[in-house]
Amino acid sequence: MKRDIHLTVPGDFNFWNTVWSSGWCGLAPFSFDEERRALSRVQRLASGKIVNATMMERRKGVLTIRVESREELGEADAEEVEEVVEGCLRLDEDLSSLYALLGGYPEFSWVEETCAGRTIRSPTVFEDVVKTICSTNCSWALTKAVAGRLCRRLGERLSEEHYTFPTPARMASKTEEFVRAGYRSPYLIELARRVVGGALDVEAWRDSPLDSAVLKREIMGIKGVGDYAADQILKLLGRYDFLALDSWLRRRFSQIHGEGVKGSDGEIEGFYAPFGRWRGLVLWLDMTREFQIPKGRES
DNA sequence: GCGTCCAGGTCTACC
DNA sequence: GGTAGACCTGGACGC
Repeated sequence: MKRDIHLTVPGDFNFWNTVWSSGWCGLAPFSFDEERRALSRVQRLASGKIVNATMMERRKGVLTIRVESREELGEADAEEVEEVVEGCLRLDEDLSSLYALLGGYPEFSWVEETCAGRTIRSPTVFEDVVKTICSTNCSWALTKAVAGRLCRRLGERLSEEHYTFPTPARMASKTEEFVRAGYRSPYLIELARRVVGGALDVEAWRDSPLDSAVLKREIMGIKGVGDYAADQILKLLGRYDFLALDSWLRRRFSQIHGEGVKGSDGEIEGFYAPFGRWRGLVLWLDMTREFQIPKGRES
């Protein structure tokens, strides 16, 4: 069964920039088609139906979501797909104060011109935390492999190629050998069991009233989440107070601003300090600038 | 084909 | 509080 949903998007939303702005688009159950400029995601709906939603911007301002399922989709299913897409693409995120701040920096004028700044996230904080843990101390290729394996082994099947992301309950019920995420396996299972048991409510973090530094300490209470991973999770929650410096960003910063000479974390912190609560996002935009799509090239 | 290194870090024991 | 060493995995690289 196929159904097309048409979703109106904000004027400052650049679909492919958002998809392409980080590696999250390549972690299962997300997948992308660069040639068609399409982003897909396999998702289990509240009704129990499993769908594959493929997003494309065929005309400016309107996102077409092609939803495929083995079953007939009702209005409630369609509305849920819309909500999932809006959440993943952060359509409700207000970047006006970032654009206003960067107005004082000509070298960043391209950010507003290209409607950059949004990055993909998962429908649940649980999924984002699991993927962040899987991204530590390994190559990106391995992160993709582990995410794909988690879906195939623990997720629900739509087709041979399409599986959902595992629920906390599914992950909590498995052994370390089954999860197969290396030394991270016990961390993932412990996280899932705490979530299932109600000891940890990671979904509440998106609306947490806590100060970012306080929330960061709470996030670091998860085993396998250290300084870098906590910063990265905060970014996925829409908080950019911290830089989430990893080896790739440090190397990249030295190439762009240090003429290849490695700078200290303190120097990098100082460089982006003027951008206040947006500094983590400004760092990311600065380091990924060449990957951003110039306005006018979007389809 | 095999061994080694290392990659988008974190934990723990020890000082 | 600071630091060294161990840790899964798999691709890249040298031999």
